[in-house]
Amino acid sequence: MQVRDAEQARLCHARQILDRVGDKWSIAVIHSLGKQTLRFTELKRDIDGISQRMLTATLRTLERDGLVRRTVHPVVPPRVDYVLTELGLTLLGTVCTLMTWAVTHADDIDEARAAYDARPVP
Amino acid sequence: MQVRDAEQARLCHARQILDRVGDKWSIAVIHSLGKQTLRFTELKRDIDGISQRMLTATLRTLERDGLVRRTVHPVVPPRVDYVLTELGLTLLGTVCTLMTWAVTHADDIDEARAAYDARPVP
DNA sequence: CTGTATCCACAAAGATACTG
DNA sequence: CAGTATCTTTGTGGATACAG
Repeated sequence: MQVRDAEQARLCHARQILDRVGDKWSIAVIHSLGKQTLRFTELKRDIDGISQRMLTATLRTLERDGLVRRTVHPVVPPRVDYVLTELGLTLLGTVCTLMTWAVTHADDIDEARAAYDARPVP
Repeated sequence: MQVRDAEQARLCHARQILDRVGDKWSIAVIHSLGKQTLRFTELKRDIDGISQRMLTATLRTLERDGLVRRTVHPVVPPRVDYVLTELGLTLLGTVCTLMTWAVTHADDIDEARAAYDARPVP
C-alpha cells in the first residue's frame, strides 16, 4: 500500500506543477520569452488577449517558481526585463514537445470530434 | 503580418488542446488507463479525490477527442470499459515526458519558491 | 453499476480606475 | 512604464438525489 500511496503523492505533486506550468497564460509567456528577453508591455503586446492583471500574476508565479528572472532597471521611465532562467529553458523544451504533439495531432482530434458529434443520437 | 497571425492561430489551437489534455483529471485518467483497461468504478477508485461528475465529464471529453474508447457491455448489471485509443497512447508518452520533467525538477521549483518567499519584504 | 440532473459555493478572470 | 486595487462576472467543481 505504501507503494500506491507514494505513487499517488508523486502524481499529486506532479499535478500541482502541471497546474502551474500547464495553464494557457504560463505556456504563452514561456513561449514568448523563449524567443527573446521582453519587457512588460512587450509581453502584453505579444500575448494576444491577456490582461494586465493576468500577465502580472502569471509573471509573479513563474518568477517564484524560478522559471523566469525579473530585472528592474532603476531609470525613468521604469524598465523591467523578463527572461527565462536555465530551469525555464529546460521547461521550454518540454513544452515545445507537447506543443508539437498538439499541432501534429490537431487534425486527428478534430476528426474524432466531428465523428463524435455526427453520431446518431438515440 | 500573416506569418504572425498564422503563428498566433497555431498557438491558440495548441492552447485549446493543452487546456483539454492538460487539466489534472484528464492527466490522471490517461495515466490510469495507461496501465490497463478499467471500468467506471475502478477508475473512480483509482483516481484519488475525483467526483462522479468530474469523472463522467472528463471521460466524455476524452472520448469525444478520440483519446479514450468507451465500450458498453449489454449485461446486468451494466458494465462499461474504458481503454486508451492509439491516439491516446501517443499522448500518454508525451504526458509522461512532462510528468518526468515535473518530477525531475520538483526540488528545483521547491527551492526557488522557498528562496522567493524568504526574500526580505520592503 | 453507470451514469444524469440540480443546486450551491468558491475561486478565477475580465474591466476599470488609479499610483509610484 | 509597470504595475496595484477594487468590483463584477463567469466558470468550475463538489455534494446530493435520482434514474435506467
